[in-house]
Amino acid sequence: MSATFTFPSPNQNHLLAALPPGEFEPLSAQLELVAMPLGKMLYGPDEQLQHAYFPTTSIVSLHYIVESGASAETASVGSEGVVGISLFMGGDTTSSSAVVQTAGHGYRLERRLMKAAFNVGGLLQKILLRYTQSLLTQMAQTAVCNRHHTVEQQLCRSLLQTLDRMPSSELVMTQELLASLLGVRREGITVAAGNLQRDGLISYRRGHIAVLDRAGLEARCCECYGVVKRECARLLSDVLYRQPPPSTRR
Amino acid sequence: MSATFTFPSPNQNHLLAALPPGEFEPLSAQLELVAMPLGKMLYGPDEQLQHAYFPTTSIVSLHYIVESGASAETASVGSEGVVGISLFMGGDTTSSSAVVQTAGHGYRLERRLMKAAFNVGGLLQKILLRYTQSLLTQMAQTAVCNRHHTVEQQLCRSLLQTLDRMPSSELVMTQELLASLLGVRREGITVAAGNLQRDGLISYRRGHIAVLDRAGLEARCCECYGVVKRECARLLSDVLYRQPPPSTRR
DNA sequence: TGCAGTCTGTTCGTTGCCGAACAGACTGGT
DNA sequence: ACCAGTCTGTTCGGCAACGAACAGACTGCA
Repeated sequence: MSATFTFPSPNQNHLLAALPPGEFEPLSAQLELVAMPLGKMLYGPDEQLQHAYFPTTSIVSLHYIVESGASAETASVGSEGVVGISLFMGGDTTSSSAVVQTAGHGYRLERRLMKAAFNVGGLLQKILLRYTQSLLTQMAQTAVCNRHHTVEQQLCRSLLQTLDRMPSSELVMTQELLASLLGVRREGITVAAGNLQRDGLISYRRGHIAVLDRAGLEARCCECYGVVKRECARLLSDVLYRQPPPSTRR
Repeated sequence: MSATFTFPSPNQNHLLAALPPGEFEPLSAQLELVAMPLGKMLYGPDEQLQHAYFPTTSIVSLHYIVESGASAETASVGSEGVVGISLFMGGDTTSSSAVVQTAGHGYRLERRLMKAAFNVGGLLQKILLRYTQSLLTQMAQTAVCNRHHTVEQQLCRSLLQTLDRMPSSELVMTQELLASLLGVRREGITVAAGNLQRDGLISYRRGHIAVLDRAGLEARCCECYGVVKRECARLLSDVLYRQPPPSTRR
């Protein structure tokens, strides 16, 4: 590939990028760049979190595993957010797990440092609270979507949400993975994806999905995608006053 | 009825009851006792919240109404919590609605006063953040439950959660209401409730459900009930250091 | 006492998804 | 170039929940 590779910078995470220099500088020394390979579990159920993660190019899925072994995603986190809410909200553990759904990079902040940074107050605290609120919206909408919408609609939603966090329109995910994210059978995804491909909205081959007609996907999607997107934009618009400067290198 | 009626006191709300006197006193003058009749909408979607509500004897349902008209509960709030998270988390509105599901009383705090009280910091802030975290757990578990568990399991969960917040084992709720909470058809509830009655776990008549065998309900329930209950207890146990004193009158 | 309104019980066909099982197809490593 | 491992396509029966429609039963108000 000939695309110029920009080395990940903390500024690629929207929350970090929104901090004024006075708050960002002391934090930046504590942030640690880490690779986030597909499938890596950042934390499991009831497990003491060691770090908070600020994804830059990766996507993390928050999900819960039922006693029967089935699972379901409750929310996902990309460069617009942070994984490890419970470190500053309190409790230090969750009943859910966090697993990397799309490989990439991210910055992590050690547990105590995360807590300390939050307790300083300032804009960071405000941003983190806003983000938590947007996470609430996402989870609530997932609950509703699971109840009322079809697998095809949910597939569209999932694809669009992933697409929003990817630089290209090529997603690397197997149907197996998509099925486990949505908490449905793999065959269900095969059928739904087959329909979308037949209608020219996507095209895929073994673990790669190319979105051909984004508007078409949105049309076939349920309202949930739009609701979450608008709400997140609204919640964070007046705190994220700074766009991530594209040329800032570390 | 011969039961002595204890006038609601702010201490009947667990969050308020947990505050040390120094924090509670200034707040108590700002709290306003309000009746919360069945069906009252505390706020609707994208509507500016005017108050935060601390239920004492009432139960409030947070839910979302889909474009098709169907709805689904994402979480419910009783005396263990507060309605109006977004006042202190930021954003001031939500895409969901809050409706009184079980009539009773509660205390409300005006919008600005709520924000101010949160921003003071102190134990109140810590408690509210912990509670928000427990709400996240509840929503996540609802999402999972909607995906994987049967109507009967979810009915048991809903009954148990309501029961935990009621003084007696007699719930006042119609099948119609239960159906709209769970986001399923009324007939589905009729059948499921019929089964539970046949097996001697509950008995009901026109809007009244008496729980006869609590352990039996738990056995037929999905894991979600227990997960949420344990997690909420854990999250709030070390901040709610004071039990609500039973004899405190206003 | 009657009646309207609401709540509950039951039916029937339909549908979306599950569970299991298997065949073909692609990919990467040796 | 092969082969093991993984991913995808397709089949089948089965079931839980849906949607619509209606009959009976209870309650509270007039």
